Amino acid sequence: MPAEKQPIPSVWARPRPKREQPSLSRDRIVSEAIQLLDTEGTDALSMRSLGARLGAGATSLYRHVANKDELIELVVDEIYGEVRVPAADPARWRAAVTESAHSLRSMVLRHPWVASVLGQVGLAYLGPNLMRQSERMLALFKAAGFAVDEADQAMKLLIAYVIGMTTSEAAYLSVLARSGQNEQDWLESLRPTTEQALQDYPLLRDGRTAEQTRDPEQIRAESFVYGVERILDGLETRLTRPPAC
Amino acid sequence: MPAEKQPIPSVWARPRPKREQPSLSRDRIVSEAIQLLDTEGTDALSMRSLGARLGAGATSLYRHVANKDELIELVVDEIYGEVRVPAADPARWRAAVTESAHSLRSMVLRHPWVASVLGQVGLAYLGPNLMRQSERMLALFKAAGFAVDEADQAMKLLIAYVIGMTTSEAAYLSVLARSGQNEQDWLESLRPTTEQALQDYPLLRDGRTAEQTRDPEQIRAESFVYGVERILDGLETRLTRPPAC
DNA sequence: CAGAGTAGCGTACGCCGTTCGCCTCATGCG
DNA sequence: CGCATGAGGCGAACGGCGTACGCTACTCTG
Repeated sequence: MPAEKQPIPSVWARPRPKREQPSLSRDRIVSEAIQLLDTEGTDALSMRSLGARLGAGATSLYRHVANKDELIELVVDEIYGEVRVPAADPARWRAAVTESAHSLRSMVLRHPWVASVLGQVGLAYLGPNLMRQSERMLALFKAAGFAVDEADQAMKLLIAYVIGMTTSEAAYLSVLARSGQNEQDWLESLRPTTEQALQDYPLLRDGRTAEQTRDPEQIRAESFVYGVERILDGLETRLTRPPAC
Repeated sequence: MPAEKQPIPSVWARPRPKREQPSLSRDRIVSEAIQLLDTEGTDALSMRSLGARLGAGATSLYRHVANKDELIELVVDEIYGEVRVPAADPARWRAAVTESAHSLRSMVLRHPWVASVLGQVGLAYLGPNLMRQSERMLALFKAAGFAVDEADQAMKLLIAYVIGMTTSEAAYLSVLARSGQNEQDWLESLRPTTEQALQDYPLLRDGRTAEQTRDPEQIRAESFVYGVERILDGLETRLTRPPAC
């Protein structure tokens, strides 16, 4: 609760009810930013609103963070730390990679605003969490039997897929959320538009109508695992056949 | 050349040197926006600057476009039209898919700002170009022998990978471009920072130092095709083995 | 030639990120 | 014990943003 503005109210009343909170710090700023993004979405994150939430002025944040872009970089790296990558184990590398993929996916879906924020900073290239997770994931592929170079390419493949798939999912869910409606109702209300748009594209249309009766979230989850499986299959051929060429 | 502002200069001078350009239109707006983005980057696109380029006021644009988000949707769909997807041909589906993937990649690299803009609109879900290309790509997978549902999943897999990989590439290149330096020099100037960041991560470090002497663009291209190949391999196992399960 | 409709524009509003100079206060040193 | 120092915090202000609104001026219809 920041002091309400009154025109000089009894000047002698102790002028320092500060330190209610542990004051500002980079960590507090970053985690409050994440909470703000989670609850109110991308547009709601402004230096002013964030400052207000912390019981501080907007400009105070600049003592701990160079600018908004840097703040976002920190935020991205922070949530990247939520991903769980299992320890390397040659016997079950497929399971371990699958687990990582799912963990990354649910992280993105937990924080759907990353989709809109990732383009501004790329991945936070040198953030400690990102590096730690990359190292662990690289270890997974090395344990599976890939040489360093190829393990690196395999990891890039997997991450690109998961990020590509889930950010698109997250963007879709963000639009849905902004509509304020149930997914079922929302799709229903768009039905005429989509049907008209689809009418010249029989293949697309068939695909949609086939899906029509099923739970959309389940379809998304299945599509996701389908992709992961195919990638793992594709990688596996490189391990079983001798990796020449 | 919009008329310069002078305080009432001979009011009788013909007050309508308009129509130098074919006036405003949605198409002209969209294509000028793309050109602006290509030459000056994401931040340079404002309704005012775009209007100025078209010899018009900022608010005039709103006669043709509901708001900036809609403009961006149109822009994204427009550049999506640049992608080339070959006609379906069962005999060479791998080649056709590979071609599409490369075409999509070079489109993104030609317009690196899509990375920062995609998060705001998702993919322009119902844009005509996006639908047309999706239909064509779906046909590719159907021709390869996939059922509609699976063809849809296969397409999502490929697109998610290509988009994920190339937008990250594009974001990297944007940062590089903003630095104003040669890639070689830029990396060199960041060397101390990256080396310190990498020191606790031996696997990552080994990967980087191995790459150090090679042309970065070539590495990126190779990583990209590696991923495409693995995805195609993974998909192929579903065609050769009977697609049970 | 009257009327209606539309493209274009100037102004203004509220919000944004960020800079600057000031104030306050805890700290360490003589 | 007293004081200088430096850092954290803040209010005001700047320039720029997207966009709502109401006016003008043109073109086209009947």
